[in-house]
Parts: sequence; structure tokens; C-alpha cells
Amino acid sequence: MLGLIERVGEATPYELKGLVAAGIGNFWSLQHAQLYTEPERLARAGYVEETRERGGRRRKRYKLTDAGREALLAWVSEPTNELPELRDVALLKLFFDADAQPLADAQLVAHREKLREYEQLARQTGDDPPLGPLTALQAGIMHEQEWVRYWQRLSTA
Amino acid sequence: MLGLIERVGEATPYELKGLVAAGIGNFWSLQHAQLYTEPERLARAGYVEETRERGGRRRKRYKLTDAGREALLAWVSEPTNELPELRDVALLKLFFDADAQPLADAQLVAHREKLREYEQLARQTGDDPPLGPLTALQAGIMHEQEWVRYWQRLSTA
DNA sequence: ACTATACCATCCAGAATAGATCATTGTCAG
DNA sequence: CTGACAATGATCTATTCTGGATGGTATAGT
Repeated sequence: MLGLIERVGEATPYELKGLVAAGIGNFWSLQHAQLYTEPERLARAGYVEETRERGGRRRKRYKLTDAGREALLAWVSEPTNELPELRDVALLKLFFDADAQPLADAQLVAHREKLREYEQLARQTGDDPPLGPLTALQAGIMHEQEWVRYWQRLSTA
Repeated sequence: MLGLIERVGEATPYELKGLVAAGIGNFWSLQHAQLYTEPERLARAGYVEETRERGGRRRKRYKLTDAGREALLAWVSEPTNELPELRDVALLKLFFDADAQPLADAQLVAHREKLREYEQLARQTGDDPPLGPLTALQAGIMHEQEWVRYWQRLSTA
């Protein structure tokens, strides 16, 4: 959250939703409701400042406080040896002896589409490179390629 | 849960814990407390039968009912186009412009170890092949290799 | 008999989840 | 201009999950 808000300077939960969908959501899944509750918590903790728009919907806009910026920086610059957590229903079914053929076919479709989406994204930002997001995206691409290969092998086997 | 219980015929939550750690936990993360609450739910729903050991600890043992076996079969044989969900703190930090070098080093250590663990596992079951688990394991291996390559590139760049 | 240690189970407060629902704004046909 | 319908945007609820603490029970060695 802090990172996202910092990127755009200031944001409403709804705007955050767009940002999440546009990138980060791919390797950190979260729930839209969280975009409303989490900033509240952060505000209480003093990491963000909440202001309400005056007109119409009176939406809440959040921006970082100094404490927030500091906490973000501290978090980012602390390396982690934590491994990724995965939740893959398809693999689970495979583990329990699902018929590989139809499963692989379904997964192929889904993963190929995801891959296209990533490549699309990569092309869009292609020349103007915000390094972090781009590097993360590359990880996504490589792994989707891997998945495609994997399920392909199972499909034709 | 149903799948695990079926594999071993009958199990206590604690035994399930071992099974989860030994494989499935790698692509379906869950909490040990769930191993106690979930079977209760399943029992209420009629998918498993609960019996208590008579001596000592009077542990609960669960085994599938016919309904449970049926539900499991139905679930397994239904292909899914659901994509895996990922939660990768390291990638998140990278996205937010973490210094790649130390992050990559930390991740390399962790992923290399995971890879070794997988390969170890693969060697153990090497000749007696329970197909499902083995295939799933292979996915794990390929992806860990991919991660190692990925972070390696970032580390030496 | 004693105590250290593994084994096993449960509990708790807070947070996340899925999805429904509610409210406001925009838009377009008539 | 007006109502209807879609798109936006926000909130609520019940249930489940999470992480960790805690608390029992068995076992083996001294």
C-alpha cells in the first residue's frame, strides 16, 4: 500500500485498485475490500494522511506521511529470504491423480492468455523503463512461459 | 484434505501435518490449525467419519465416507482454468525499486536450498512413481530452477 | 522418581476472504 | 429534460484464516 501510494503521490482506494490490477496484483494477490480497510489502519498508525474530497462522493484520498515514507524505505531496503507462496489448484488436482489431458488443456488456455497480457504490458512500457516494475514483470513472463511449456508437455504426452 | 486422507486411508490431524509438509504444502500453503478445524467441518458435512482412539491421547482419526470419496472424485475430475496465486515478498520489494544485489543474493540462497530439497525428494521416490505427486514435484523443480536463474541474473548484473 | 524433550491439540485476537449490497455519477434514448 | 440503465465507487457481513501462544501428554534417559 505504502509503495503504491508513494508511486502516484496520492490516491483513493479505487485508484489503488487500478494500480494493483495493472501490475502488483500478479505477484501479490489481494482483495479489493482490503484497499479500503488497510489505508484506514495505516492512517491510524500514522503512516498515511487521510483527506476527504469536498464535492460529490467525498472520497478519501491518502498520501504518505514522513513516517510512512520512512517505513516504506525501511521495508524496501531490507532484503528477504522468504520464499514465494503458491496456491495452484491445478497442481493440486494433478497431485491427486487428475486426468492430465483435460486439465493441461484448460491450464494452457489460461496461461497462454496471461502470458500474452504480460507481453502486452512489457511492450507498452517498453522504452520508458521504470526499472522495478519492469524487472518484476520479466519474472512473470518467464514463469508463464515455464507454465506453458509444462502444461504443453502434459497435454501432448 | 479429502485427497490426503484418501491417500493414507485414515489419519489424525497430526499425521496430515506431516503429509502436507512432505509435498502438498509447496503449492498449497496452509496453516497447521486448519488441519484440526477443517476435518471437523468435513465431518459435520458428512464427508469424513471421525473416530477417537481409545487409549492415551484419544486422538481423532478421520477416514473418508462414501460421500467424501465421491466429492473428492468429482473435484479431481473437474478441470480448472484457475490460475495460480502467487505471493512473493521479494518480487514486491523489487517492484518498489529495492536494491537488486542484496535481495537477489538472499533469494538465491533460499531458492537454491528449496531446489535441493525438491531434487532430494525426487531422488527418493525416483523408481517407485506415484504419478501425480511426481508430476507436481517436477513443476516445482522447474520453477525453482527458473527462480535461481532469475535471481542469479539480477545478482551478477 | 525427575526432568527434558518431543509430540499433539486447542485457543485467541485480529485480519483476510468472497461476495452481496448500497450509493453516487454518467449517459443516452425518447 | 427525464427517466432508465450502466458504470463507478464504497461499505458490510459471515465465515474462515493467520500467526502465534499456550497447554496438555507421552517417552526416554538419568
